[in-house]
Amino acid sequence: MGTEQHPRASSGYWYPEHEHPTSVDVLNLLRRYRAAEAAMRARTRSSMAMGETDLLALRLLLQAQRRGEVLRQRDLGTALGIASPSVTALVDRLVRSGHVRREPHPDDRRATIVVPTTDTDHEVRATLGAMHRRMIDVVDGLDDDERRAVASFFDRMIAAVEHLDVHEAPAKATITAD
Amino acid sequence: MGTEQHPRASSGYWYPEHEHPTSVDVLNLLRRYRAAEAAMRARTRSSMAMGETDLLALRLLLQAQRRGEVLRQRDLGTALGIASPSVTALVDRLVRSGHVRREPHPDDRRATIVVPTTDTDHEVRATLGAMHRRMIDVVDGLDDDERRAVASFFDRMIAAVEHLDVHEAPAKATITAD
DNA sequence: TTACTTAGTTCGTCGATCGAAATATAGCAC
DNA sequence: GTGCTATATTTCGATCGACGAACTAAGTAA
Repeated sequence: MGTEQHPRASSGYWYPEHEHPTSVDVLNLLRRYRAAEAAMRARTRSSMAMGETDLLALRLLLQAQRRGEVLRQRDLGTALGIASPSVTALVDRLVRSGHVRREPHPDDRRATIVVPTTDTDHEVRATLGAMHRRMIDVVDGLDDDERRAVASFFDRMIAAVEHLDVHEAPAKATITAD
Repeated sequence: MGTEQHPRASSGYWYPEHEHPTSVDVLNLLRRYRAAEAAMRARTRSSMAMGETDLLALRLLLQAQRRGEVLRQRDLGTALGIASPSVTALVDRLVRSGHVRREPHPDDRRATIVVPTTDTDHEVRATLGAMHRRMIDVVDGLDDDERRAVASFFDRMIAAVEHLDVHEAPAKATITAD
């Protein structure tokens, strides 16, 4: 696809004052990315006429299918952080809309597994495929150093957010807490 | 390996196979970051006993306050993408919980502005302050090249996600009652 | 003035979640 | 085997947060 690989691609304003982005620029971009992603999810979910959780569930099911695994309702509930009655209702909705089927678990007769229909796979690919393609293009366009920088950035941001043990560094940083 | 990275790589597994992260590694880290952030928001929201939208509204109000601006209910509704009756209910909840006050708009007597209480500012800082400091430390710890790489990565990812045109109309959840 | 628009509220409803209790199966101890 | 406990799911009843429609009050334009 003709996705531009130039460093200055895309959307918007660069860093007006300086040649390099500042820390604040980076945090703002992170915020903007988060907002863009949330907006995208809102579009998808309204285009597929379903809620956030339903869409998330569908993604989990398709991923599992791709890995040759099956998910029980219980697994869905755990992964999504919702209680089992909510899973029942969730799967009811997805069955009603034709996105999944319920099937008996091969080994455990108490359990039902949830299987996405082939139509679902097509639909999700049609809806998200182009965007995923563009995202992958972006990542593939990074050179080794950039990829390392981005990976390490995320790794440390995850730690910061999860509040695993943190080596306390001098907290100079001005508060831009939003 | 000349690339002993940074003080601590924090959370977890590095790239098992290779010296450098692959594109897939980067996308996985992005996913993990997103999940970590969502989990954090869930913790905050339960620790402050409020829903996602309420928390988002509070953030907007505090940001506006810091910029010396005031928000009308209408502004909140627009920013949050909810209808005006929902804003009324939202502000009702926040007033009841003591997080905001309603005040008459200085110029437009139809409008009410919503002002966060000082306690709210303290509470949010107490809840999120440490985490924000850790995030800022991470960004401040990047050198120029890394910062540039991360910034450009986000800039292009935003473009990839926002990319307005939606080609294939999805098959509109046809009920394939299986 | 009259007519229209905008800000916010009230009301009734809907959809998605929850906890508690019911049902069926699984697995273990004896 | 019989019993006891744990697990997977469902049903029920309640709550919470959003919505549209209809309303009041205030600004705006003819």
